[in-house]
Amino acid sequence: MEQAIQSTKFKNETHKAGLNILYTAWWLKTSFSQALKEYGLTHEQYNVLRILKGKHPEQMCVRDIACRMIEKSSNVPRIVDRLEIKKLVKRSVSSFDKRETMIQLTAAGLLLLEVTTKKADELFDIQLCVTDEEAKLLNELLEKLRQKEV
Amino acid sequence: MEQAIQSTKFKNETHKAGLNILYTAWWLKTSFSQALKEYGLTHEQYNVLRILKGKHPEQMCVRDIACRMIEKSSNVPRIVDRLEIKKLVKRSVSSFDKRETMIQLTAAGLLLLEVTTKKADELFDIQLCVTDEEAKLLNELLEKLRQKEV
DNA sequence: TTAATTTAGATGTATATACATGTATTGGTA
DNA sequence: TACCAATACATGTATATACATCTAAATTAA
Repeated sequence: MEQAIQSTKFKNETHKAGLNILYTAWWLKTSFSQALKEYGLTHEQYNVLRILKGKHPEQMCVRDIACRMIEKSSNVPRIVDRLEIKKLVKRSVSSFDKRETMIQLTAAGLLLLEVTTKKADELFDIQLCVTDEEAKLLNELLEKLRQKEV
Repeated sequence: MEQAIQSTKFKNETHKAGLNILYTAWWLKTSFSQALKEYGLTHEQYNVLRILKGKHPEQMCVRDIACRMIEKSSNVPRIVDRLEIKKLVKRSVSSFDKRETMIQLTAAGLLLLEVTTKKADELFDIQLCVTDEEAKLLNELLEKLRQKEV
């Protein structure tokens, strides 16, 4: 990381860990986006599809999708716009509550997701060079680090 | 994290770690941006100022700034545009190589950076709840995780 | 039942990200 | 020297992020 951001002096190890997390996330997101590119999907579009898959063939409202996104400030209606243009999802007004827009995967969306999920999972397995045990420790450390979460 | 993204089942610990890193980075970036907001700076604008500080009072060319950014795909000329409008940096053509644009902190930029750096460092110290030892371990794990870096 | 408040999501704006292209300058090569 | 490739950066485009505002529908209160 020192090499990546051309910096060797950090205030302390915690400060360095903060930058390291930001850098690692960027690195991971970049490889991920790269892998999805040949399918014409962005990282965020993939995430929405993946979330929809969790309930498929049931529909989900925009709000439910949003609260499952990793980046909470994602603008889900706009991401859905793009998926709808590509016929990967279908919008409909909820009959239960007319304010809600229900989103459902199309057959094309489901198919594309299956292929890309395989690719994405492979990427995670190949790219992330930690053992199961180390990953567990990493998860614990990250949870502890974020304990002041609001 | 499971609560944050409403998901409890992951393919394996490594997969979970990947999402955990992405989520933690988002969380960190958000608190960071929040803290900078009252100074009218974005996260990225702050980063450029901080990088310039490292060489101050010397100037730096756009390329040198870019390769020190955490997010390598940052569009530095555009970020500099915004800093220049706010009179926090000054652009000039390099006399050494007329293709290069040299960037230098102004007195206002230096002052603002000093105040915001204090805030940012405080945030890191308060927000990141790990000991020095844990941070060290976290750094090692992240470096290992990224060993397939290109 | 009407009015006020809340909620869902669409839409607008500024900035950033990711990447492609354009322009000027430089350095290498015939 | 003249030409060509490479480099530095500016600029254009599509999408995303972060946040504000708007509209319609539902809920609550008067």
